[in-house]
Amino acid sequence: MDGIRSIRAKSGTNLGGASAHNRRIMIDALRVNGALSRADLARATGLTPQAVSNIIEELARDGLVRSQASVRKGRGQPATPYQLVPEGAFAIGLQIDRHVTRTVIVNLVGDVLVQMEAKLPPGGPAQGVVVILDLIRKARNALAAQAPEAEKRLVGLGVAMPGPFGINTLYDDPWMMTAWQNFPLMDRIAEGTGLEVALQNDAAAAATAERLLGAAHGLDHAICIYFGYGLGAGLILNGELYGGAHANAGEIGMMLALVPGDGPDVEPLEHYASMAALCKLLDFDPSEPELFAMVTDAILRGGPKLEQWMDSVAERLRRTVQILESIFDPQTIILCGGAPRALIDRLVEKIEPLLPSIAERSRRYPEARLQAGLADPWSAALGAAAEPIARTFDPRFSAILKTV
Amino acid sequence: MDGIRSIRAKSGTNLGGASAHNRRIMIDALRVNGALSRADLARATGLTPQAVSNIIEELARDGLVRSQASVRKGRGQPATPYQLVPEGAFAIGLQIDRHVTRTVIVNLVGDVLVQMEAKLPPGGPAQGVVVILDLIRKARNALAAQAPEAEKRLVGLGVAMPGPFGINTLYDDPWMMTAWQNFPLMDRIAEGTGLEVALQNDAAAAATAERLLGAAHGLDHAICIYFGYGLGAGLILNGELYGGAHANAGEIGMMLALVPGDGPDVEPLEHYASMAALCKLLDFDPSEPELFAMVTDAILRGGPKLEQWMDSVAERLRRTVQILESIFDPQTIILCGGAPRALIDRLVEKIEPLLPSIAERSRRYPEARLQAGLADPWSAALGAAAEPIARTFDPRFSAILKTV
DNA sequence: TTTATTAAATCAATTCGCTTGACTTATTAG
DNA sequence: CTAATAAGTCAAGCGAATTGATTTAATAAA
Repeated sequence: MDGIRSIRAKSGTNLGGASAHNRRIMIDALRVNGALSRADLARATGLTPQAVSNIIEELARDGLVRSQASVRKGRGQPATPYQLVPEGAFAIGLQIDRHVTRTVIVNLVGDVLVQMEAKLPPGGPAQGVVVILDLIRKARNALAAQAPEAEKRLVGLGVAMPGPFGINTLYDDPWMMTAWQNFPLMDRIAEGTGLEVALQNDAAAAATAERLLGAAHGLDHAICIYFGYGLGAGLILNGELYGGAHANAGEIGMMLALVPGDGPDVEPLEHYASMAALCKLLDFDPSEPELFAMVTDAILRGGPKLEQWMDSVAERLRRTVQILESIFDPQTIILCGGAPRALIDRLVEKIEPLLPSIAERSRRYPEARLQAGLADPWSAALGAAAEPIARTFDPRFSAILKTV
Repeated sequence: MDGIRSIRAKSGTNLGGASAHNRRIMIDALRVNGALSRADLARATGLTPQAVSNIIEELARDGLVRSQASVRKGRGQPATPYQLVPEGAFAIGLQIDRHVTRTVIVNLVGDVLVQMEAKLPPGGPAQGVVVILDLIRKARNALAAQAPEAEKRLVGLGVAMPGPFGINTLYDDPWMMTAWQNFPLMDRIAEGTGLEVALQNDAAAAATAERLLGAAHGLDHAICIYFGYGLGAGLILNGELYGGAHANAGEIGMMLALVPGDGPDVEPLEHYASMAALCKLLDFDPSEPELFAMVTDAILRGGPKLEQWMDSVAERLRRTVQILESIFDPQTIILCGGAPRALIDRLVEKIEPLLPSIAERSRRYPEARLQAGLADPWSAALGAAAEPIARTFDPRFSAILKTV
């Protein structure tokens, strides 16, 4: 009695897979480089001009690319550049945070068309999902008013939520949104919207946003530290977001990493370095709608308590950066956040000078070792919206393979 | 004056790329699952039985797979299982360490056929390369004596060396092999052997070995901590070795990670946790041929000095494991090494119990959070030999794409 | 002005590995 | 002995990229 011996194997592929990949790299090339002619695309991708011609024609038929006026550049027939059509696709992003939910709708090139938020009722997910579905409905109506054709071109809905997912609780609420994680939220949203739904933690979503239209645009190896209510990192490795074995990779907020002076009872990193920690310090209510303005204000005012906190956070992040550089050898590290611009910028300033690491090379990229990224309350929602776009149009190994 | 604007794009693919991928997944499936019938392979890979049949036939013609006796398993025509042919391919591995160079030759399934070492002269790479080429020549002769056909089936030569590569020196020799890294070693070896040569750091090589035939066999997400003369990690992410932007990913020995009691002047991790550190402690000469036996002996004898060192190393590694788990969310972490078995096993024992992390989940894999891997002086050389095999036969994204 | 050169882009035929659907073979259950 | 089930093959078809020749449109050189 052998039982069902499950065979582990990777998936095969065929002409269809190859073709799908080639469509994706065209779109990717146009996104990264701006408008390109068919000849440019052929040279850059290694495909024949004829193959590129066919693919571009098909993409144009599908309304994803369009030609610009032809340009003369020396001898030879002038080239006709093609660009992405912003209205070629749309996606909805949804951020679910502890006290608030936000939704944005973006188009293929990442322009934000709709942006709405709602307070989450304290009753937990059962009541929360009603608010969420209502918010999405309103956002879709607003989209329809701007672009009647857009509804047909919605490629999906991305959800960003604080992680980690599906693990034993390490410590208690309000740090973890345990009740939300045990609720069949994705099913309910998929059912309520009729869209394909995918879940990410908010750091991963922010990294997706940085890659689509931020500081990581066109980079293949970047680490995005997301400083929000909690602390996480989005890992862009080989041009793709890395999720780990259970989609919890990048949970650096859970690291028990020390700075000089810490004892064995050190708490997880995000207990020191996060908006939650700052709110506790300043005695601000995290659900306060004007929180960002209040924090910005406090930073501009300064004061020893805040400066001291920022110094200590900078010290922790400086060591975190050194650890991440040693482990990943990335092109750059980006500090972004669901946090006020002023805070992120001050922290980047204070983290410098960085500790010595393998990132210290004589011929560095144009990219600095550490830079500031997107920083506003909407960045996780924006990243959530970027996810369906990336999933549908970005070149990925898994997109080539057959679905077994 | 536009100059040469370089266009960044991913590479396209075609039928040939798809076909190459399908060959690779067949080999991978046979390696991971043992012998499989064509029907099994078709189900597991999602390809049609006819496609599998054609591919298997071709692989058999190439001498990479062979059929076994058919087996009856219930109703229906009995299945004919296919297995990898060990003599289908061979590869050479070369480890260059501070005081010694080692070479091994393995076959397609990782059996070690030849194993030789030589002392490196103190004069540096110019003299070293002569010794190295001589050693490789002897090894190939030994291989020819065992298997006359093998020479034709050599797929490449992998080199493992302590990293990091091509960065500003953080601290001085003998930790870094600066002189070696500035020498055109790969070119000289390629020229001297007529083989394709690839370079990895020794931690990456060890991880390749663990994946091919060790504790990471068949796993897609594993971190191998390599405890050798230095300290590094090999990162297996999505079933592939991750190298980072400049092939220096995994240099955890460079981490400035603290344990309770450390001050701001903490040294890189490998100054505490490495064979080099142990040799310093015990006043052993690292170039001593009997080093492993001496260390094993010392461990069996015990003594407060050694126990204290092991405790402190275990404490550092315990925290490193927690950091790696938080960052990667892997299936398992493997402690392996160019170090005596006894040392690795004692360290794994002493590292337990692990610190709380996101790896603490109720339904864990069969795999433990931390386990011991290969541990002998040959593991880096073995991994170096596994690299050409993996590069030639493992499914990888880049293997599908055209070379631009 | 004319002609040669260069480059973009297309046309038409070909290629090649996977798919499709019908068929053969070998075994067990009833 | 027959029906059911599964492995595996045969032969034709398909589809996206390739190949090689051709067209178009510009500049450089004569």
